[in-house]
Amino acid sequence: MTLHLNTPKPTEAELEILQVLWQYGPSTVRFVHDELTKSKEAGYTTTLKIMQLMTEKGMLQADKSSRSHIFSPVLQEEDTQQQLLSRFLDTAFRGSASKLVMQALGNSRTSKEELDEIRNLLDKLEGGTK
Amino acid sequence: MTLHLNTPKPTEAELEILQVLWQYGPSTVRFVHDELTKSKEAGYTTTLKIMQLMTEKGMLQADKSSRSHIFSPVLQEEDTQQQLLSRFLDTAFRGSASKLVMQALGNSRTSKEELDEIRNLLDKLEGGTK
DNA sequence: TTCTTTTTACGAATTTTTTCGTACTTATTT
DNA sequence: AAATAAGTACGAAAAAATTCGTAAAAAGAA
Repeated sequence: MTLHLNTPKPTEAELEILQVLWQYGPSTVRFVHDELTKSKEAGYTTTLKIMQLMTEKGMLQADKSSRSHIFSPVLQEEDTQQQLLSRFLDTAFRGSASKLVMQALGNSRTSKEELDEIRNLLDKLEGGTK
Repeated sequence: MTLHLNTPKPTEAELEILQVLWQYGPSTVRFVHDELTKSKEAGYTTTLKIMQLMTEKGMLQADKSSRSHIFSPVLQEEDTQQQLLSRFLDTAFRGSASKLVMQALGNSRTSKEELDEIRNLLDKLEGGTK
């Protein structure tokens, strides 16, 4: 059972930061910033500021024991993805999960292994008609 | 083949309006606004303004021949969804379509018919290994 | 120690998105 | 026709999100 008191609505910039943290684990501003600037321009203090705001909002947790603070996400990637997905499903696909799935599969080259994994899930879902 | 000169990045508010237009077809501001206010507060001129801005941006087309202008989306729902989806896939699921699909299916009750439809698509995808 | 680099703190400017008041125009009702 | 209602145009305020300059503190190098 997960807590739901606050609906975490990370902004675009916040999400980019979360991605780095989820992918590489707890990191300093420096590390996150260097990752981000591999794909886009950004000032160091901009990244810093956003991460500080995220901490205020409770999205990140900061370990300030050493000089370079180390930030980690408070929520797991999957939890946040679930939130985002459910919102996205409503706003972009008017709630139709199957439409979303069809489009996602149709327009992205997914490996045979992944397709099989999905097929397994389908089996499980249809099996337990509940 | 679709045009890609402009990446249409509808905002939250714009998307809500597009949803109404896609669902009900070309409509007046009044109609759209009444639809929107079924689920949330909003001033009439707010809706009007946003639809006018959308028209300026080229997202909507306005038929001004009668007094109450009639607005229609320039892009089809599917095209915009594709855009949004591909962006969402990257920012929220770091590009992993299968993860997104699994989460979408796992957490939304999808009907047997829809699941079968998806299964068909899987067959087609794995069939033509291309 | 002194100089340089790295980092956080703070505040403000900028940009983007959303909201809405007011004036004007056109239609409808009385 | 006069009054009322329903619509658009316009401009600006408010809110949200992003960016960044500058100062101060801490660490490291010379």
